[in-house]
Amino acid sequence: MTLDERKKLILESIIRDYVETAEPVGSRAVVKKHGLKISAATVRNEMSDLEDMGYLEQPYTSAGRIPSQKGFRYYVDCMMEQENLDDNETEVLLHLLDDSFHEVNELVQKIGHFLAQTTKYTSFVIVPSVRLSKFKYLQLIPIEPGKALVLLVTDLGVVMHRNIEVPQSITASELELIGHMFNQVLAGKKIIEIQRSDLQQLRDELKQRRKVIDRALEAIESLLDNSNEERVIISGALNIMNEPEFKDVDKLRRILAFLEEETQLMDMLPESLGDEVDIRIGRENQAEDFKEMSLVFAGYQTQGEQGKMGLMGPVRMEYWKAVGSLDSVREIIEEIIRKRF
Amino acid sequence: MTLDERKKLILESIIRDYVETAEPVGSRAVVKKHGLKISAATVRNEMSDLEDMGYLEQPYTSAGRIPSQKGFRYYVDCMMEQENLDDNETEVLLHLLDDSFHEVNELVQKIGHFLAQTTKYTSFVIVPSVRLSKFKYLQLIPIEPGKALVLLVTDLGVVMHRNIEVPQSITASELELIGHMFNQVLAGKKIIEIQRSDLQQLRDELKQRRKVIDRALEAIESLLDNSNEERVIISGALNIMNEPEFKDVDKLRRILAFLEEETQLMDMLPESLGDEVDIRIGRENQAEDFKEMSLVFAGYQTQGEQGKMGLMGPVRMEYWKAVGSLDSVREIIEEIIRKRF
DNA sequence: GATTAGCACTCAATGCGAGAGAGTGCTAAC
DNA sequence: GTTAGCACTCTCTCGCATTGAGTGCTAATC
Repeated sequence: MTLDERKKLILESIIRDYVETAEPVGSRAVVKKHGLKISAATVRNEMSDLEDMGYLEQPYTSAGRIPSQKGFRYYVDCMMEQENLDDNETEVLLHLLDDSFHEVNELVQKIGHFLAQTTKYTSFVIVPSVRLSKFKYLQLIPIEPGKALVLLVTDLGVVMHRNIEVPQSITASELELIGHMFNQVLAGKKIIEIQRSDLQQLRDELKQRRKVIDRALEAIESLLDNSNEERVIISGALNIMNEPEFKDVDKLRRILAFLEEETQLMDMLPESLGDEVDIRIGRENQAEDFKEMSLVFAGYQTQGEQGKMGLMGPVRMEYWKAVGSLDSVREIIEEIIRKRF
Repeated sequence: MTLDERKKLILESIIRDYVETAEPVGSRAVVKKHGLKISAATVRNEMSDLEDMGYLEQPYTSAGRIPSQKGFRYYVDCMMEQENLDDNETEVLLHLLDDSFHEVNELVQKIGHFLAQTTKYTSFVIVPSVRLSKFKYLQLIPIEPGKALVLLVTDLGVVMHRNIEVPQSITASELELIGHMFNQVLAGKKIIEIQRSDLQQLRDELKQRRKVIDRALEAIESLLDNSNEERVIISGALNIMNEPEFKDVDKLRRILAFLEEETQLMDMLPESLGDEVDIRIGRENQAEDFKEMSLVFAGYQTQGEQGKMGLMGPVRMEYWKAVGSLDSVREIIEEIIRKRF
């Protein structure tokens, strides 16, 4: 269904106004705001049409109109032009990332912070799991008599470690040898591919140092389990409190509680994302507590796997800004990841 | 100033009631609740006295009384008996900590979570900086041509690491040797004592591998800088939303924003804590945004330094429970840290 | 046929006043 | 010193009238 130009203009005008003020928009306001050459009465007729079509709704008889979720959907699909980061904002982001960061996690933290700050919405960034990273390096390091450190490094430079207990009697060179054998078996495998069978093979090969091996294997298994988890970093959750639609403490609590459960957020996102920035408006979200929120999200590519990031706000959201920001940020961080890792 | 028994009884009765209901307490309610043998009129006279003394206040003429902050202070100082964790709760905590945890950070996370959950307040736990830990072990690990990992372990088992770039030509045994020399210079020193002069000494001793050394030293310096930071872990911030005094979104925002700035919280606490659980009621807190909140906090000893933990809630707080919980938890975790690290 | 001016109508929001209810403070009796 | 009784105070709630923004309809106009 396509709208004629005047209806589009009116719809856009109402959306812009409503997004800004959170108040129903009246016919006179539409005329004034855009300096239209038509009268309020004409606008009223058009608004009535738009309401019949489902793009607008009235909170109550004889109030102004507000865009329906369908109206927002039409707008973002057919009319919206995204608004990328301006030079100033880009500058800020680049400067932020210029400061030394030593891990992907730090990078992601900063990105999330930036997104939340520039858009005034709540941001999330998901660090991809290391499942698809490759095993690169393992070492058993004697720390003190009876204690050693299992150190595991992936090809993306992610370092994982865990303390284990070992017999007092074991020597540094023995530990080194054991580490060496681990390396041989596991070298170059994708983390996700490291099977229990590989670990069993090691168990068999190194019978004489059973205890150390067992402890080390336990440590590795536990590290691998952990590594399956994607990490979610949420920033600017309190921005939600600025939105008048959440001045009700109860609604607010539901949303914030929802955000605390990071898995719930992840469950709402598709497994894998394309190149487009994606939008979920209000009831399009599955989660009950999120039916009054909108979600704008995009993927970003690391070498191995896809990370995800996005912005959350009320349905009455500046989609143009959210989409543009994500698009710009994606480009910038993909560039950085390509260079640095 | 000491109160006679009957006044104490009435004050306590009002505090208990008010803490539970958040409503002003009337004279009849006091009589009923405690099945007192005196009439409401008598209680009224006593309440009037208590108000004159500053322990009670009236929201408006002819409403019931609520305890003043001074009233709470008197109560916690002179009358309160702390209420430690019961067997059930202790069980839960021990069970929670029985599950494997691999780092002090994980331990602390769980403690914070537990405190928030059992008390329904907001908890914080501060992990002491590793400044007073001793340097235990350092190794340079070749990861791939041109890249190495600087690994630093303290006596508390805290592992820090950082990637550095090294010349392509360097061999594993050279790296090992360099690491060895680092160890000799730094061995057993407290992190805080490692001076630039030590690092300079290393720089001099290892002239021929200038580049590697410089990189490694930079990495170490940056790790040490980081390690000066105390980490604050806050749990159950949303519990604040359940308190009727914060049903106003604006107040709520101020509090939550305050909590987001972790340093602000740390600034409110004394440098070092004694054995007692400490209480700050309402206006006793310096921070402007915290004048309607109370803070209950205690220190816990690790080998090296003192950690801190506490609970935050409205002035109308179950201090007996908060103090008791912290006291119990402190005992338990000090025991665990003694055993495990 | 589309547009517009005019006007009656609707409904949330605001303000006001009466009534209810909880609780006090005072007085006088015990 | 304690208590019963009672007038008084103040909040809270409800209903009702008022206000004002904004609509929908009708009839006139372009």
